[in-house]
Amino acid sequence: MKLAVTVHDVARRAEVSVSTVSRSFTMPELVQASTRERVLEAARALGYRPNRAARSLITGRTANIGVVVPDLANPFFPSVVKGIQARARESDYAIFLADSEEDPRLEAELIYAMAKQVDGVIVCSARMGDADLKRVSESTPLVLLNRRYANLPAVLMDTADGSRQAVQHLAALGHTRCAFLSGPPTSWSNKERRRGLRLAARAFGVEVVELGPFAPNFDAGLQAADIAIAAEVGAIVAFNDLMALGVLSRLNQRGLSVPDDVSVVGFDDIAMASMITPSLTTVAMPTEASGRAAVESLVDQLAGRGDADGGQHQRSVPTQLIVRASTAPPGHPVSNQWDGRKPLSRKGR
Amino acid sequence: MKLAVTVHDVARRAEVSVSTVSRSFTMPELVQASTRERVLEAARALGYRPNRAARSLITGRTANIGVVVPDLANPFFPSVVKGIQARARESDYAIFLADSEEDPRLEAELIYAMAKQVDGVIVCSARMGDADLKRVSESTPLVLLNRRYANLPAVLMDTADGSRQAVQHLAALGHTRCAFLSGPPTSWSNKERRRGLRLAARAFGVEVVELGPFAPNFDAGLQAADIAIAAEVGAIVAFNDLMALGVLSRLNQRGLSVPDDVSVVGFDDIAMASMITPSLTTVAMPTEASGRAAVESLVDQLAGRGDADGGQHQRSVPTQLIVRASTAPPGHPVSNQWDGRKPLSRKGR
DNA sequence: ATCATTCTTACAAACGTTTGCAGAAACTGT
DNA sequence: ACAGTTTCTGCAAACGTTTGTAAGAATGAT
Repeated sequence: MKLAVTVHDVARRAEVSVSTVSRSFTMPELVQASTRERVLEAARALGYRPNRAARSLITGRTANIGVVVPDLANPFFPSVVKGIQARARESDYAIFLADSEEDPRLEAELIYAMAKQVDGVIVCSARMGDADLKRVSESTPLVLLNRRYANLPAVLMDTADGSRQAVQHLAALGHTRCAFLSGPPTSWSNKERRRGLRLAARAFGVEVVELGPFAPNFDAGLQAADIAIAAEVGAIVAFNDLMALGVLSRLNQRGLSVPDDVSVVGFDDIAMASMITPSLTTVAMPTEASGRAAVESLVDQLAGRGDADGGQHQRSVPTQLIVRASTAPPGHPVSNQWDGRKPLSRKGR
Repeated sequence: MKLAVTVHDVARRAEVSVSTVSRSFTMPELVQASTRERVLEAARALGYRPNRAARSLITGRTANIGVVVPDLANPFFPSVVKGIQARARESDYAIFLADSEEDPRLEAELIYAMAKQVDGVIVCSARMGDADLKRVSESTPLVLLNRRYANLPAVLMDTADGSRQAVQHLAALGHTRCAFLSGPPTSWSNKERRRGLRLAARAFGVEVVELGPFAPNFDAGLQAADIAIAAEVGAIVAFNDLMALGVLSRLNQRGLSVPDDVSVVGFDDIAMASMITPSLTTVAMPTEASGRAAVESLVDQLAGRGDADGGQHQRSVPTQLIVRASTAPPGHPVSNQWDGRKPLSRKGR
């Protein structure tokens, strides 16, 4: 089926040595234009594709990068992976993907298994402990995404600033008391979001009550909504959009109007956020951009450029609040100017 | 950083030859228990991991499988990939992932680029033409997912039967006239869904009007809803859930009640389908199962078992209608028994 | 004790590349 | 015409495995 056409076949047809064929591809400027032409022609005619296994055996480079994600079913990660894969292809890297199924042990195991066939691996929202992380990082070049450890290269979404934007937005609308529905306690993102929230709360004179922790999904949002309402807040900031969607659903079910009775803000800006009614105000995470940044960081590291820039291994990439229809000034009276901004709203009654 | 510990190092430490080390791993029964023990001990002490590039160079097998998807951002595909990756790992395969960005040319190119470092590739919803497909299939073992070509191995979701279930469901509710919002004309899934719909329409005495084609997304659903209403149908079957969500949104916006005024059915059963209000009746596609099936098909093919079973290369995997709150008997009068089935519905007025 | 048989292990040749080294050819300036 | 450069190409040795062949040791049958 797959008839292996090797460098030797090409060499024979072009009547040159194998080294010339090899060089025609990897160091074209070293071989005379006319012969190079002849070689390339022969290669094309034969359908030659270099065997990367053989190449990597001698060069030590594989031109592959590994990617580990906790759960592909979480819409956040495919988006990151998409960014990674696009940027990787630009630098002629292919990507190896592994799903750790949220299992910290499996996570480390997968990285070890990959190690030999990749030049480095990007670990998204690493769940494993610091000890494992340290060990793994000693055997393979790593880039962390949304996780910080020692001074391992990392790209970190500036989610704390996203919190600031959310609070500032709510404060500007006139809110003075809001709830934060906390996510998984071990999550770096959750810590950052909470930290940012506290800082901003003080700065803008908003009182924040922290509830939870909750699981970062729709059902937890249903549960959390009641608790938030009982806390008598005018606005709810959920750990992520899935939770926020749950909150929206439950509030609606209880006959409370969003944003008239209570404002809701999420994190992530998943596709659904703009499709739901009312559309969700949320902090957009730069998923694709971060994926790209992670690849760049890894490529730099592999090229030895990592240490050049004074140990500046951790890049922060900005987040942005997307204001939609789920936030408004507090209190029942609905000003007309707000009606105009939620044309899809069902709250006409 | 990555200190290469080779089979030679292990051999030296265990005081045996390299071949014995190799065989201790690949054909353990051929080496005496005592020496094997010594070898494994040495390997563990040194942290030896076989270099797969070197191995594949000689064996011709890579233990990798390639996966090509049109668009990772479409929630359908991560789910398939998850199934693939889980099943692949069970058979000690790692997966290579590539996103073709819906570009048929890039699709073929990616497969060629992968070819040398994988044993075979799974192409999901292939967008490329038959000619390219033929050419590619001659250079690499392929398994198609939701695409049929000649007698290439394929796993096909029985989406036509899903259509049948949807129509039968609507007929049982008393519907006699419904719309199908068609998806991309070149899509195999679209053809199948339409085919199944026509068949079932005749069998169950339901009149189906076909509208479209539309893009398979939310915005197209907004657009399509009005057209369907103008066609005076009592039920709408959308090409996929995203479109159905758009339909729901637009109907709501126009003051029409779902399911009281019109019933809506989607395809795919994306996570959102059960979170929205009213929750969406939809035909669940066996995404993970299909991913697994594709891997099995590929593994069989690679083991040479492919031809044994009489050319039965194309497996069909069943779909299932999930009845939720977006379908009900036609007409305005709402029977009480239906109120009970949509507790989350906002339609209390 | 001898021979045939089975076990166990080592040697060395592959696999398809890349690359250091050196030789050949073509220029250059005198 | 000659030595000194530069440009181009080929030879052969790696890279880390697997595996066919064969040699030595141990076993069993005669």
